[in-house]
Amino acid sequence: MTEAPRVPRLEFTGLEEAVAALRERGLRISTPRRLVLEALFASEVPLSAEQLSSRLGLDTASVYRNLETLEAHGVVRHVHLGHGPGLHALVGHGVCEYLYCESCGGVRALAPAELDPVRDAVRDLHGFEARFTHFPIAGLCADCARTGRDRGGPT
Amino acid sequence: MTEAPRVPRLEFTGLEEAVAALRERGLRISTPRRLVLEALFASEVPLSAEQLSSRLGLDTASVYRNLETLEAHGVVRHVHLGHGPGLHALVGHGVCEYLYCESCGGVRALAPAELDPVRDAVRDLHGFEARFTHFPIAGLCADCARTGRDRGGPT
DNA sequence: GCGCCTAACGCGACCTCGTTGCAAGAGCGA
DNA sequence: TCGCTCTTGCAACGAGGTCGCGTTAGGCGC
Repeated sequence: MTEAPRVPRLEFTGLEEAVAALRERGLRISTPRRLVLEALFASEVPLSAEQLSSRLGLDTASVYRNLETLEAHGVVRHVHLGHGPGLHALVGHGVCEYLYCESCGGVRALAPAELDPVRDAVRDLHGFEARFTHFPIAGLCADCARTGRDRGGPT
Repeated sequence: MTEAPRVPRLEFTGLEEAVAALRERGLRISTPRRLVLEALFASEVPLSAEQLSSRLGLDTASVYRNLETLEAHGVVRHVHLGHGPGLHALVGHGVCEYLYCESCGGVRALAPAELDPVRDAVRDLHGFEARFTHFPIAGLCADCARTGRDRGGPT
């Protein structure tokens, strides 16, 4: 892809505010773009591009391009959990870091502050600024660790 | 893939010990298999399947199947750094966890004990057993964090 | 040393996830 | 309403990895 615009992230709380703010940035609010936004606003969990395109009856390329554009404007973010497709969600509202169980595939969503001590430990030990928003912390959830279960999962 | 054999990991220190131990497990030491092992023993850094197949003149499917077999027997492990291909290395000798810089793509290899306090923090806070052997800790290395540089990298 | 059994190989097709080129279509400011 | 141009849908492509299948070659028993 060509250089994506790196612009300040939009302020928005609801669909119409987001739409208005995007319009002010010069983006056209096409039907596919609005549908993608509506689906993300309506979903409790992050969605894959394939889920969006099949549910909304849109071309996958359009969905990918819209997600890229919306992410460049700070409206959307995405995370890679294990080996599956990238998952996309609206920015904001606290929950944006994840613990990913490599055994059962389960995901635990956390507010950033809940991992601050972990970030601090990595910084203090190694001078590294850890971010768990884009790639999560992988390992074994409490259940799988307790039962000694490790299905291996996708490697 | 079908269920991979989950067997105790082999003890070995050199190529010939590894070969002998694999033979005792009933594995045949074909020329491609030996070449893959030799290349991994000779390399300071983890290698991709594509690097192995092109350097050794082997079919990629054979390389993947050998890596899978060797990993099932505890001789090889692999790690996913960012969005690139999986990278494969011999098991052992301490270095097996990674910090991956999302900005410059740099990788810092660590002995497991160097991340024990981080693992402890995650366990204490969330009852989760973090493992950074297969998926690393992502974020910004000291250089990129200090200079405020964040190229974004592959997302 | 020779044969045989079968693990392992190479090849080609296929799969998933995602990107790119391009002509046609649709926002939206004038 | 016009028309500029952003966006769309389609189709082809690309990386990374897997699978089916007929052939080759380890290595044990003799």
